[in-house]
Amino acid sequence: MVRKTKEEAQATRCQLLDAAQRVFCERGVSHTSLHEIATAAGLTRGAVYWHFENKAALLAALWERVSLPIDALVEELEQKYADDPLGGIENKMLAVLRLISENQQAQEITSIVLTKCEYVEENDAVRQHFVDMREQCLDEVEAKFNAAIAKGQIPATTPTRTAALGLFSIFDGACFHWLMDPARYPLMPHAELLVRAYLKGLRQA
Amino acid sequence: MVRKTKEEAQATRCQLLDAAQRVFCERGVSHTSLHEIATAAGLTRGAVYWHFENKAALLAALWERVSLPIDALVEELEQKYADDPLGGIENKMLAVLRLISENQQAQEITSIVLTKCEYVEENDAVRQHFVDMREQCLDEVEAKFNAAIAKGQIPATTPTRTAALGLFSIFDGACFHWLMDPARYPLMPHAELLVRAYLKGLRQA
DNA sequence: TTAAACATACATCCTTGTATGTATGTCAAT
DNA sequence: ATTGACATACATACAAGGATGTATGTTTAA
Repeated sequence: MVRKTKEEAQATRCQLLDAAQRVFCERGVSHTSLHEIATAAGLTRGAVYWHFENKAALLAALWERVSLPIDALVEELEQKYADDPLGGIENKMLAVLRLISENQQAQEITSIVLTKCEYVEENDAVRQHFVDMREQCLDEVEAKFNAAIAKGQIPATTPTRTAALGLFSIFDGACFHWLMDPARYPLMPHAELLVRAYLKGLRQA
Repeated sequence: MVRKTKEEAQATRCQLLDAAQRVFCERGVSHTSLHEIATAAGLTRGAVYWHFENKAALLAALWERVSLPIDALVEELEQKYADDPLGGIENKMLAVLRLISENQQAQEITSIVLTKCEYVEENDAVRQHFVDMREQCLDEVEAKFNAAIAKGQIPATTPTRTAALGLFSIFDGACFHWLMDPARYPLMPHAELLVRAYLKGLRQA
């Protein structure tokens, strides 16, 4: 059983990613060997090394895989709230948070990135990806805040860059704090209060 | 050079903790061997195993070491703001954040706990300590919020438990997001806006 | 036939835990 | 005040188990 067709090869690559995601989430990134991932996928380390350079590359691939659905989700919401920048920000944030709280795939990735991964030199690619993605979103959110100023939704003196940074801090914090003990409380009602209170506070800054 | 006096033994224990903190912060918890820690402290693994059961216990000891100064800082601020619960909450939060942004010791520990440690079974003691500590603080902050309701600072309908949880999420998020790329922006002005906007938002909930 | 898509085998390097060695502080007994 | 005995505070040595990367098979699609 070797030399599959290209589609089959892509399927095994996907299997490897799925297995890696499960095992990373259970045992942590640096505690899981490539052997564990391979056997969890019903394969051997040869398959892993064929599709990925090493563990760090595998982790990076995992991260990229989840970016697309989230971008799509955000893009979909972009259409509504065209004339309500602040409402758009709020609903996009809550939509992504809701996705994380409901979709296991999204939840596992978030869990890995926030609580099962050490950001050291070896994983710098993932850290960079994290920072860059945030940076890109940051520009969009900042533009939204500027639009909100233009619409009179928030004071003109609002430091929009800092306000946008704060929103992402809230996002990461809500997820991190929840993931440290998910059984203790549900994410969503808590995150909703958080985001709404923050945005409401910005209106009177 | 063996069999030091008790004070000297405590000093070497402290050296080991210092070294562990440095190396954990640089290379991540699970990527650092006990050998690295020992040599960084100018000792051998024998010393490490004498003072600590294993790496996880060493990490837990690191965490406990930082709890005391923070408790003291918070306790000191408790005296002021006796009749201004909301102001007390705000200033305590900002004081701890300021400590983290200025004090290297505090910053390193925070960095380790938030971005250089994988929360898997092996490190469950640290995770538990994190959750318990938050839980304890949570009770205090919740009581403050209740006091704030009594003083009319926030609406009586405010879900104080959730509001307190949100504050800790903000705290963790501000630190985490900053530590993912500390060079990009300074923690404090950003965190100040965050905390103040959130609390201001709570006043009109 | 060639090269893709893996599996298998091999060598190397670490790391951990423990076991043992060893020198010295501590303390009771004289 | 000495002197032993014992425990302390480490250093050193040892055994075992992985984990990684690479090299080499092996089968089959193209």
